[in-house]
Amino acid sequence: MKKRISESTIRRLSLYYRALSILEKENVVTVSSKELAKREKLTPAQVRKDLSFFGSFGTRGLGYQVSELKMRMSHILGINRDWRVALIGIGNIGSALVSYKEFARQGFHIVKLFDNDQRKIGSNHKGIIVSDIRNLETELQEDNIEMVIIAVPATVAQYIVDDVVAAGVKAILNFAPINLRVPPDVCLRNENMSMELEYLSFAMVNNHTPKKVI
Amino acid sequence: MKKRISESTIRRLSLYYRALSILEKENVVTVSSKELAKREKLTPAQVRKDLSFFGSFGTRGLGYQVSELKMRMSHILGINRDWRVALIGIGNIGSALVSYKEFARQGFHIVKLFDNDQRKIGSNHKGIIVSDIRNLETELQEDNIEMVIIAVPATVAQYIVDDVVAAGVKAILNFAPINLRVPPDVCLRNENMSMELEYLSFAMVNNHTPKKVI
DNA sequence: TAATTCTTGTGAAGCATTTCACATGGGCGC
DNA sequence: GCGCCCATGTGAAATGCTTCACAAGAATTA
Repeated sequence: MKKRISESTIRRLSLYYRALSILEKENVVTVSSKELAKREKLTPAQVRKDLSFFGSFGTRGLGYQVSELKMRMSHILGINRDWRVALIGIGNIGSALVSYKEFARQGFHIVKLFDNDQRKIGSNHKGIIVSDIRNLETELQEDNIEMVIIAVPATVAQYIVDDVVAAGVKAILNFAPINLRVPPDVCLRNENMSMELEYLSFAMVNNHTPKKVI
Repeated sequence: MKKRISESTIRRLSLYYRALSILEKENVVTVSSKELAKREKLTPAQVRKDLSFFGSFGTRGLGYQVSELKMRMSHILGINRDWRVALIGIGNIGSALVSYKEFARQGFHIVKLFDNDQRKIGSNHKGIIVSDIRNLETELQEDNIEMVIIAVPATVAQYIVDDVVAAGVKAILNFAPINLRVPPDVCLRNENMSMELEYLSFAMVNNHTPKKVI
């Protein structure tokens, strides 16, 4: 029974959750797969198939209850709770992410900051004191950090990630443009912003329009 | 003959380019598909297949010339030249992107900034004066902007993007967490950072490890 | 209550992408 | 110069994902 859920499906769950949040704000009570699909540039069949991996949440002839489906999605995605996140590297990107309200809104709370720069250590960012990277492993464990965002230069990212893994963290979001090695039980995601610009560049030069835009 | 290139292939081209840049710095002259694959957690067959869509760049029994293949990749990706980019929205994310050196390093030059906040208009960010968003359409055209990065709140993103499209821009990178409507000839990519955290969250809750980590 | 309408949930079909496996051919050592 | 070795390039097979199409079931109307 335990079917492997594809990466695409998981990413679309985020889209459904987002669309449902908007529908809820608009006081819409019920939504069909057709409307949900339209809101995120997908097909109705795709929506229904995705949801069917996790159960039957709709009512035939009627559609889905917005608030109920949103709740279900949040459970499936694991965002019906708060996550304790540490951010490593308080440079351009790091500073922006500390202030990025969207994360906290989804339950991802950055509660710990690290840097190696003496001028930054001890300083206050949005109420959080920057810790010394040398204490990374112990402080991650003491503060029960469950996720880490890496926003350090590519040259040092592997050393940092090794420490993070040693501390027992199993979920890492990496902004450094480099391929990091982690053990198979650690989930690593990469946010490669240049890659998206390169995609645009490719599209312009080759007259290419992407099929899906997730 | 003109086969449709898949999104995944294009994204992997970015990875190849990145790996080749590193190999070049390491003064490596020749690389096999096996080594290239290892460096980006792919399979040798995948590497060869991807490259084969664009031509035969290797030598049997030997592999690929690093510098030559890098040059070929840059041509295919369209990053063998400079791109004029405008950034709209000088908030947290926007400010970080202005200073993000990786973009310029790949030839993506942010040469224009826009905001609607009177306190920001006229101010100087990394040598660029922030323009009034009300002049968006004319200034995009006057300055021959080819790509736009949108870093404004989700609530206003659609209005902004409509103006950007009206100005004739065909490539847009969107950081606002909302699904934007654009005409079919405009290439839109979304950078949804919460989505990646939600993926991690899903993985943690469901004991799921992604197959590929692009 | 029966008929009608509407939308879900889902096997099966249709596509797309990835992996396999091997012929091909260039380099290098002898 | 010959033969061996090695890695490419590529059809074909295997796998995975998306779309189709329709039975089933719930609400609504007459």
